[in-house]
Amino acid sequence: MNIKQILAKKVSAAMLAAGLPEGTNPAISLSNRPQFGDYQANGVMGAAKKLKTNPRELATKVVEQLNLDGIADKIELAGPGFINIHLAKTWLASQLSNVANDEYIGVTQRGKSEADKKQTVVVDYSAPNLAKEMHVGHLRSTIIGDAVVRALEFRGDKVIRQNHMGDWGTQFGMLIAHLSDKLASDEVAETALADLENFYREAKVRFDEEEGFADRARADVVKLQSGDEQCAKLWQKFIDISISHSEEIYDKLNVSLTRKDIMGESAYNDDLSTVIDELMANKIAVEDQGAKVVFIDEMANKDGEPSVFIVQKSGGGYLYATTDLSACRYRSGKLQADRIIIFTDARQALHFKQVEIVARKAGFLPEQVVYDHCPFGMMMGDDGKPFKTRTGGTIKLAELLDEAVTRASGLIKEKNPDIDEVTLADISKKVGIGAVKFADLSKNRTSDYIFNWKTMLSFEGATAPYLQYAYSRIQSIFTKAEAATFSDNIQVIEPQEKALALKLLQLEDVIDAVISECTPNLLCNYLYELASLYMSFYEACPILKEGISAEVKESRLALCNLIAKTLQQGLDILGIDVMDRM
RNA sequence: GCCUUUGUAGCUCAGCCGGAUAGAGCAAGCGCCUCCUAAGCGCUAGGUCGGAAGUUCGAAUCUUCUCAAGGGCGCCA
Repeated sequence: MNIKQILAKKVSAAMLAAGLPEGTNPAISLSNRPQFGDYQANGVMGAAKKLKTNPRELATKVVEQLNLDGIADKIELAGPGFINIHLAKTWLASQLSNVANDEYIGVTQRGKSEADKKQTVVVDYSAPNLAKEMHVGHLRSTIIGDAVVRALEFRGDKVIRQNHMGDWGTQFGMLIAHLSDKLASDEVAETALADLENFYREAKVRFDEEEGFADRARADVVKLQSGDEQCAKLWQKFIDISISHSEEIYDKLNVSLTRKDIMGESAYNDDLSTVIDELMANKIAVEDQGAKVVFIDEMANKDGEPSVFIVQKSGGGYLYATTDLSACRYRSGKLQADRIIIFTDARQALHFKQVEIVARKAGFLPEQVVYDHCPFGMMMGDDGKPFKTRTGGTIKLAELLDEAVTRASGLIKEKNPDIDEVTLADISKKVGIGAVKFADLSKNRTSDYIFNWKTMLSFEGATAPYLQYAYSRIQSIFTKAEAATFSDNIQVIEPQEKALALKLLQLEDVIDAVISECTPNLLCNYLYELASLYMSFYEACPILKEGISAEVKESRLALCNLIAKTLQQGLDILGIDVMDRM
């Protein structure tokens, strides 16, 4: 169910009948003013420009050919060639009833038609560095990626999650050397690694200052990478504990990543030499200053100097470039991906551009496989400079989440003094975590953003609690309505009802935009607007009050039910829970 | 130096593959709880869309230049 597509089809047909060339974009969009109808088709003006004809006359012809019987009750021609479409309330009502009875609330499942095939999509997201604890900077990749993943699944695609964890860098030599000493002095690994941040700091201090430690650390990396059993055991221990730290965060965040989605850097280790061999054999990589590099002419600067991409260090070591090339091959080959999506911060944009070019040249990434690097902005402090705490550190993600839950708890207690502890804890978690996630997800992916406790933990205005509150209000009505029956026969009468009808029928359109652009903020905006329209409806259109006819009451209850379903489903895609009471 | 991202209301941000009078939230001001949860609703105020030129019937959106900030650019990831 996609109004835009339905109208586009109709207008396209009319354009063709009016003599316009095939494939002319009808340019359907939402009208930005009520007097311009619900939707407008702006494509005629662009077409007229190309054909060098009068847009107004052309639009008249198109309108003459346009058949929207039963769908629209008014089609107007305005301005230089706008076609304004006023949808019929009866049509909206019948569409709503269809959607209300649909398991996927009107979102077409992929695979229903040849033009809308089910795809295998590999999504690489979160990817924390296991040497350290997750901090607020890891929030974005994790929750944006997860939202896109769930949107893809809801639409019916096959999604393969890939948590490309940083488990194989040089710093692991230092960490296992330090861990080895701790264990030698009878400390238990779990205790030693309870605070990863401290552990890392201790190891770093020893690496920088302690005689001989740095050499041991370097030796351990070599031993580890050449398969030394003792080092591998220590490494495994470290990784296991560090992963469980991440899992705790995923659990708190309501993120769908599990252990089976982990495909860390180390997993590609055995393939790296093959990658280099192939690049060399195909003369894609060459030796330069002792290292193996690819000169990328496609990315040359103005002076014709190619961009340089190092795939193997002069000492023979591999880099993340090598790993990412190997990952390309694994994902398109073994996982049979139609599309690969990678969420990392914007600093890696150049790197992934290079990876794609080289991988395509080397045949690791067939032409038909889509490769989308989705960058997101940096987190800034209040001063607009890269974010640091007063002490120059980072804020742990766990700390932020706990703070959010605590604050939510305080507010809920204030509003519901008699609430029991179990319910309080449950609601606090849902509200607090939801607020943090929504604050981040509702922002445009690409721009940098200012980290601010206040906006991050706000429960007023365009926030998750607002949406959750809308949902709770609906549930409260159902509780009050008790056994009240409602059919799925929804009437669209009041302007608030019409606005809601239009919004509810736009879900598929929004989901598709989220999927194609990897921008969950569009879904956030949509859900906020839906909730906001509901709040207005709630004020203007009574349901259970005196004097409301059974017919109207049942219709409104059905509308409420559909809104609740949509809110719940939409929030579920964002990984935000709803509750009946708050 | 080269490449790249960003600049919209006091603050945080939408809108950006051209469309009609640039939208929210917060903060400010004014109203609304005998009435389905006031974490709410209604209203007011707030803008040379960083600046300049260009393309166009039409520009926040496209192009060029420019200013400011962030990021990246041969052996970290």
